[in-house]
Amino acid sequence: MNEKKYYITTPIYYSSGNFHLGHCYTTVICDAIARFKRMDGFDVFYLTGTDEHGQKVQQRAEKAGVTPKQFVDGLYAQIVDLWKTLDISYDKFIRTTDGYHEKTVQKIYEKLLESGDIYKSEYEGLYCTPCEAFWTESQLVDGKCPDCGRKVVKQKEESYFFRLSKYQDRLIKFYEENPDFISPKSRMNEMINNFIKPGLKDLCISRTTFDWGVKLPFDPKHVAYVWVDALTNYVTALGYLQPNHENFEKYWPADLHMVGKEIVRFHTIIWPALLMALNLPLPKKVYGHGWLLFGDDKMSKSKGNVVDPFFLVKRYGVDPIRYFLLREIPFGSDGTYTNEALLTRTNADLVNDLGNLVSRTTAMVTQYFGGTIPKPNEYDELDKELIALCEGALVKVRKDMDALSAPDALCDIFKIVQRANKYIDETAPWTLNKQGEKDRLATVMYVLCECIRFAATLLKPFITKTSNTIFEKIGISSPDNFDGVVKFGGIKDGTTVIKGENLFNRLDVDKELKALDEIAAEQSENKADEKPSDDLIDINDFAKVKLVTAKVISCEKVAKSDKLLMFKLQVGNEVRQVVSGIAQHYAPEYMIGKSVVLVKNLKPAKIRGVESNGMILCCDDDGKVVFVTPEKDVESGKVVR
RNA sequence: CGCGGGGUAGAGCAGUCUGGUAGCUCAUCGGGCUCAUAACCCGAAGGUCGUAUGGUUCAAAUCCUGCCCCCGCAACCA
Repeated sequence: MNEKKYYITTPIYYSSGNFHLGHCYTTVICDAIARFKRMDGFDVFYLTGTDEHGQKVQQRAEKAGVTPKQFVDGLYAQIVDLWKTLDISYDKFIRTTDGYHEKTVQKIYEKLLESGDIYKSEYEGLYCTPCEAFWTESQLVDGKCPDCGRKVVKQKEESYFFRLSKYQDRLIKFYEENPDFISPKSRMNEMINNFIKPGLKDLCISRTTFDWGVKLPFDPKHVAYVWVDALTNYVTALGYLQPNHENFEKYWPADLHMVGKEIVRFHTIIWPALLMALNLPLPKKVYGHGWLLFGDDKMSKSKGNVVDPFFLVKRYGVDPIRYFLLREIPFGSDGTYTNEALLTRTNADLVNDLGNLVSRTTAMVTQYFGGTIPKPNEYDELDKELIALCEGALVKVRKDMDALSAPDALCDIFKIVQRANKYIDETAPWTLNKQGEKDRLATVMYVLCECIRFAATLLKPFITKTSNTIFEKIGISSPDNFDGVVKFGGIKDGTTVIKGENLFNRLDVDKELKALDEIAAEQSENKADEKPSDDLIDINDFAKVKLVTAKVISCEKVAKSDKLLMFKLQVGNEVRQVVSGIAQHYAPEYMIGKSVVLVKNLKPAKIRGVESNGMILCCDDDGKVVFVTPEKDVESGKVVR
């Protein structure tokens, strides 16, 4: 076993929509870890990819009028471009539609069938025929299909099952023996209490309701369950069960599966059980990181509140974005993206501290020594303090990175930068220059350049481009390992610095925020323009809109909003919360008890943080808003058409 | 009582395991300096640590108890 190998994976991202900053977060963290490990002497294999099968992909493709393959090809091109933009240094990109992966998944199914871990049975569930989908009891809305509102029927379907229950005890034992397997620790309790304790049920691992997937070799009506297809990517990418399996021998088991907290379950229960069934060693760690929140909402594809990473990189550069993602989100828990946080973080750390340190140092070396880094003389106590800080940094940063905490690592590296800025004030080189103390001045300049070299070396895994630029400025080649940051004094005197342009340009926060708001407003306007015109529609189009009567149970103003009212509506035997922008036209008290007409199947939306499930019909009479009500009293929940 | 996370200065967070003068970053205010990108360095103001003026203790952000609020998960949905 090579102790110095490191196999790290991101989740494979589901190709059903655009990629957003949340994907970037996971991938950038893994990239920083991978780059750090490489520089720290490990033989690293960094895997990422896309999950391209499944019903949703098939549906999206249909909607877009292309084949599923064409659809995922388009997204693949996008994501590869995104990773290039973000300087992601993956060693391999796997697509679940890659031929070798599909073939291997089939082999895995055969193997599991042979070993008796798969059996054929019947899946019984609540089925909505028009939607061709199974639902669980808890997913039903009002006892009916959450998608179309129609009745569901109990239906049996022939399916293949994986004997997950068989591995329950072995899983518990494994967790006990490997307490760090699930990280952070809190997630371990969650898994045990929620899933293991109540007892594991066998897992249905085939589908017949769609066909965009890997066909089971022994029963081609069935396609592989997406999670079996997806999870196995971590071994198929290395060549498992394939002629060329060198990488598998070398890198498996994985050292780290980095995943979002929502899929910890799949990686800590199903995946280990599958590996046990295949007689393979288990990964060393699954880390469930927090989410990047946008305002108050999870940044997800389905909610549409996506910040476009391409746009941000184009406007601000890669490294501010990478730095923000790595620095701002606290270790293991959720963090929030706001434009303001990005801008102030960039200004405070990159522009003011790092950029300015490099700028003032190179300027002084240029001014006082004609651009040539001088030879240092004797170090005094102050110098020794900085030297100790620099020489101790790698150990600290390594510890931070072993704990997978990029924010702590960056914080520790920036201590050098901050201390160096202070050192300039303490030594006042301009005074030394005036007083002609060239010897002392030379030492100060040399110490500063060394501090910059240490910081830039340690920063390389995190903000590679900037690090390289700094090395150009101080006239030495960019290192690809940490050998040079063990001992102070690595720069040869006589090296030539280049002042050049600033590393980062100062951002005018107020101006930028305003600009970003304007851009966001423009985009939503463009979307609004796409809404249907007054063209004629047929009866089927109209039937898509489910209108029902509803009675107002309660109504109150939404906090911090002039226009919004929050309603609780009785709709048949269901209560709905709806937000409506009519506060300037109706008092909340007036609305209580009124009958209204509700668009029942409107997608839920969060307005000012309050969830709204539907829309109350109103007339717009030249700016005067009047709600629509039945002419006679009608019970709530009745269809309007 | 389903499970888990959280509620600490204007904002974002640390401190809670192992009680002992409440800390960091940003923003605000005052000062210093001029090498540098209105930056950098020093200092100040600002918190009854969700709540019960609850319990234990010489001492509670920290331990115990009740309550309130926010967020996530709840199995075939990635």
